[in-house]
Amino acid sequence: MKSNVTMKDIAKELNVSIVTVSKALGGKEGVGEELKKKIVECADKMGYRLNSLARSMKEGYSYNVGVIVSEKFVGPPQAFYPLFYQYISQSLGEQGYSMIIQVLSLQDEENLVLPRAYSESKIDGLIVLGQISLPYAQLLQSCEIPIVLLDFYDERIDIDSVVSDNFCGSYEITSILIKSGHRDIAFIGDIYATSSIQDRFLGYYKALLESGIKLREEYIINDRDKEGRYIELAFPDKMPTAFVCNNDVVAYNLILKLREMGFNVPDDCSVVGFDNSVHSVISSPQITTMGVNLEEMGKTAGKFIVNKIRKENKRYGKVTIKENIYQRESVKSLVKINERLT
Amino acid sequence: MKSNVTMKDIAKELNVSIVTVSKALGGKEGVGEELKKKIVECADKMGYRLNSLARSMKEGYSYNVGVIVSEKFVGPPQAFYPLFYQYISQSLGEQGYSMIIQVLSLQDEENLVLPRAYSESKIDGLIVLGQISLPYAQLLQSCEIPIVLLDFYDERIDIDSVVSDNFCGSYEITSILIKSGHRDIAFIGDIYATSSIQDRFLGYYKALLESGIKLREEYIINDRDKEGRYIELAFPDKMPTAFVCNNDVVAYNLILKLREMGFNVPDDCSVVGFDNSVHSVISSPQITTMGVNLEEMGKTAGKFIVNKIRKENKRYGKVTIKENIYQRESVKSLVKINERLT
DNA sequence: CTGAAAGCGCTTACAG
DNA sequence: CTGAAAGCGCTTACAG
Repeated sequence: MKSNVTMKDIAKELNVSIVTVSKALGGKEGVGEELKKKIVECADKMGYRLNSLARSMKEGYSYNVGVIVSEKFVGPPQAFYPLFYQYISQSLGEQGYSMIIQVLSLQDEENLVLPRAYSESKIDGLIVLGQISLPYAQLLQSCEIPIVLLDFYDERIDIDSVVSDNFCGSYEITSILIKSGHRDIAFIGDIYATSSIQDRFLGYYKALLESGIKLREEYIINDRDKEGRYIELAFPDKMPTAFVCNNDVVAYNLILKLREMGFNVPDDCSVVGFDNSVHSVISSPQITTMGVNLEEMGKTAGKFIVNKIRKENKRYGKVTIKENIYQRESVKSLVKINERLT
Repeated sequence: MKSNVTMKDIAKELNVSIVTVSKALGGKEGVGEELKKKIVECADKMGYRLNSLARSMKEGYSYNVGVIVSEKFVGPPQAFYPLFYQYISQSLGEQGYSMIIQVLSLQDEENLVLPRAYSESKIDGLIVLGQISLPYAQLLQSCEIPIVLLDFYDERIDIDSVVSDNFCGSYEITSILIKSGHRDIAFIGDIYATSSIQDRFLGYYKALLESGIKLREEYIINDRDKEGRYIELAFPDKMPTAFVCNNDVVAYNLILKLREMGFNVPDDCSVVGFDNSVHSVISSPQITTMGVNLEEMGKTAGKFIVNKIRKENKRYGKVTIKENIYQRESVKSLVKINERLT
């Protein structure tokens, strides 16, 4: 048992009723200014802390939001999911909510055991971070609790989700190359491999189209075999002046390869990547890249879930968040300064 | 208002008292086996969820632990702090606790504003992840709530803490080199720079001492100037066969440098690092390194805080956790296989 | 084994 | 403006 100061203690101290204390501390109508001030001061002096549990009992809301992440994402230090937590937390905090994080064990996911925070009614809403098995997602959906999926989406379930926009991001970074005067731009990646690589390819294509640059087949350079292993790149006869790589690892290796071949980056060729992973920072030169906008995504998910809690029928659907550009050193502008001015 | 199933509903359904339902569901003494089973089944069927808030009200415990981290650690993708969360969460989960994470804003840290989770009585204990300003730590200490510091320690305050053991880790990895037959082992790092580098140097020294290897001054190679910028390494005339680097970045660059100089790693020289950072993985060859044992540290902090909540006077002091070795490819054994057998 | 009563700390109508 | 009463959902003694 904690020996905490309660409203009762303050009421006794000041010879007023508990109701009045509650109103004063809660900023509600119906207390004289002077008395209110006295109560607030007294509470402060006595080290009073609100017992939000008691309030929650009355209201039926815990003012907590749960974030669950599958155990399969726990571990590898390259993982970026944990970076979301802090942004979600900040967003929730601003809205008066706290964040409860729970790792969903592989067994619980498999056996469809609901997260404890939920079964103990500790949370008013749930953010699911990253992919989760379809049956589990369906289980969650059947619970009468607002849910937002973060960085994950499945057509077979109809839950609001916040995802990154690969297509847009690729379009943007390719456009930057074009604006920098590049017209011979290759795309490196297996455009049949995953839907996100496909989207990145299509964003690249859109940027070309928009600038009237023809898509050349030999400028679509495959980087992996059917098993997903990276392969030697087959460069076209006429070297492009810029490469859009489907991720930073590929960009990193490309830069090494180009150097071997006698091409310097960015002086001879420009290179851009995706993901803003450590490879982009560790590379020399550092790689200009598009990366998931963690902050924007986390804060959006935080806002959505709180809004959903407040208005139970609120729907958002699948919301895409633009990626962030990280301008570094691997792109050279072919446009002369005086040309730019004209 | 949620329209949740409560014990009252179950009681009505089964024509028993709420007390009996509470006992049955709580696994307490004093209910007939048969009735108990019936109640549990009924609760299941009706989709009953415990309202832990109500329980907490009675008991005075929230069964939540807060984790706060200063905003100054939020952002850089190299940060490893977020990786702690999942381990802490797992540890707390096993003990029946949930984890509430809160980022402490720079303003709140500066203005000594207590974390909301605390001032709203949402948590029974607090884990502080990473360094926090001394005044703030003192403020927290003055609160009547159990606290554990994680990866941070300050002599001026007397709060239980869980930190990584640089000294031991360095001793261990150096010993491994020695066991592999190396005797000419250099240490690379500015031994006056930080206390953790100092500890790593001393661990290295201890391993030498233990094996009767003399510490040679020219084998302590400084790697940075007074402003902390990395400098050219001054290699000794007689090249060592192994290098203990004070971190992975240094090890990474050393390997490149050695290659330039015509030394191959690990065939001509072995190299080990510290931190298990991405540099150790990205390097070619990958670097054998000692790294913070995130899992062990997180779980230890989780256990400590719960124990402290349960027994209010429990003290641990400063607890060091051994680092983990990550054996990779940058060490060559000089011991022949048949020698090993003898 | 079963259950009526009291209480955890607060808030929300509703009276005065 | 001030406050007595009821209630949020549960648990803990204590009777029967």
